Amino acid sequence: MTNARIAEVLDQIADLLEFEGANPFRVRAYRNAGRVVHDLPEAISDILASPDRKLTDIDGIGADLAEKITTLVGTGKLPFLEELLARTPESVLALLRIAGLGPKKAAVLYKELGVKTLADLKAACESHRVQELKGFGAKTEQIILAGMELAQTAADRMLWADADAEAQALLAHFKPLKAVKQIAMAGSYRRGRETVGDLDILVDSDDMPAVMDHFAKLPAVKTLVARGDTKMSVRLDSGLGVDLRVVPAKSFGAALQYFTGSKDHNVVLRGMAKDRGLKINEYGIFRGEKYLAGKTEEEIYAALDLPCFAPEIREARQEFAWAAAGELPKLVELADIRGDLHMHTTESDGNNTLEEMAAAAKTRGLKYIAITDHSQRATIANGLTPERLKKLWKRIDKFNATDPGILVLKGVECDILEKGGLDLPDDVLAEADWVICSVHYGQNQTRAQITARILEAIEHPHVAAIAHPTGRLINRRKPYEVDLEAVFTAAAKHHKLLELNATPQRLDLSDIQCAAAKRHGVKIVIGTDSHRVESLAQMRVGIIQARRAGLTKEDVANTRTWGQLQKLIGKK
DNA sequence: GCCGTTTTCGGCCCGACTGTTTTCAGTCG
Repeated sequence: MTNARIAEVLDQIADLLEFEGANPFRVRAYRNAGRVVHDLPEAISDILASPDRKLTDIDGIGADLAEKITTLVGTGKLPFLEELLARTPESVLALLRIAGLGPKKAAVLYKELGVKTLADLKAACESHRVQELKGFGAKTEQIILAGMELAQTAADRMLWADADAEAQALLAHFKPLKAVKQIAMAGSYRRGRETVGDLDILVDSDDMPAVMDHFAKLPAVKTLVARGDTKMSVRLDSGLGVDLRVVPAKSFGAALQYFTGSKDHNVVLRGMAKDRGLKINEYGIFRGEKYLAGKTEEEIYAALDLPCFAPEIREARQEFAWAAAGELPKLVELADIRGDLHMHTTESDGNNTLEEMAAAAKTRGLKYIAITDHSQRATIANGLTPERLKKLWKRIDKFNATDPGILVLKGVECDILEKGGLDLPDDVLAEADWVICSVHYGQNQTRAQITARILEAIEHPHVAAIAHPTGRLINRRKPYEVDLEAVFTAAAKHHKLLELNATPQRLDLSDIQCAAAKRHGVKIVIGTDSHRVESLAQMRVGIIQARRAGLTKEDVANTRTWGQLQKLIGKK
């Protein structure tokens, strides 16, 4: 059983307990354990199989949860969960997903009106039976109906790149306003999560009404959800929710820290403050009533003798342990990247020529790029035969001879065939500077079959990196099944790289998987899989992912010069 | 349900906003 599945069960128990009105701290314990298991760098089943390891050594897992997890993994079932489900039908959990409806109100609806499903709920609201209930009113009924409609129309969380476009537009809207002294985006957008639920804007201003009025004038605002003295919430046409908070200068850093989160990171931080007799809230850090600091995030962290963590790692995973040990990694930055090693041109399915791609890369300050058009098997992408490929490589040689100020590498994205083996003969691959290979066909084979194909490619002497090692698309269909631990082990042994391709919809490796690669000693190469010049900007998305995984410049291969990179892949 | 170098019991982050209320509970982040 995978960690993800175990985490799912723990989360479901938390939902059910919450619905039953259980002790909120007990609910939190289950939720916290679910998160810890999900983020754990190694498989729970491996720990259970090891005689000298204990689940209770994991932070957040005590005797009770260790026993439940052992039962779950051992038998595939959990009696406790079955008991809960016997009391509360699973369908009522859908009620908790409606904005404005929490566990208390949902439980009343279930008990008093027998509401078990979303359809029941809609009927109850429309027949006005809901407003009869104690603690409910006509307005509540409206809010529930609106929340149901929103749940239907609003898509899942927005992809980071799409949220980024909205965020930049919002910042531009506020730019001309004189009342704004400082402005920043916070929340999961700032932490660089793959998907963003809503946007949080923070403004430093003495004129709160002016800022709020200006916000309301934004054309993209569809509905005003709430407006108070310091906080305003709206929903945009795109379905994205935006929260605006206005704070004075002395609280700006405290508020930025607070609203950047994550929630779990803040819980740890506040606990540490409490141990020292301090209190942190969004207005600052206090001893009793006395304000100590809050103008900048650095001040807040410094008051607890902590470094100002990069937003990307504020997830209550490793960051506090790193800080305590003085081993906070210096995270990789966009400026560290010297080359983009995954790129397509008009020769296969790209939209720009190699000359255009090279010019765009040079403008971005890159020192080298690899043109990695598809190989012949990828017929749908106009993949190249050995003959066409050799012709393209000759063109690249000629281009480099013109001294263009950037080195273009002769590369290829070679398909890993369904039956195993590579799509191009060895003598052709031997002529390439840079060979990446990937699975495009036979993605619904078994986990063992796909893993075997990838492992064979890793062992191939001319292969430098595996692209799309998991087939992972964000918010879309499932990735293909692959034994990633086996892939990491083989890649480390043969000094091969794994590619983290970054597009708005694709991040081949999650941050957790990147961190696991690092533990295995596997280097990551970040690529953009660019099919047009504009796509080169996607490198920023890949960098954020690498940072969330705690990767440094040394963990990322294309921060090196081409000469250093050749040594790394054994070409020199 | 977890946790502990003042604790094995009694804590567990903290505040804003709304609706239904007459002082607060529920929800959200």
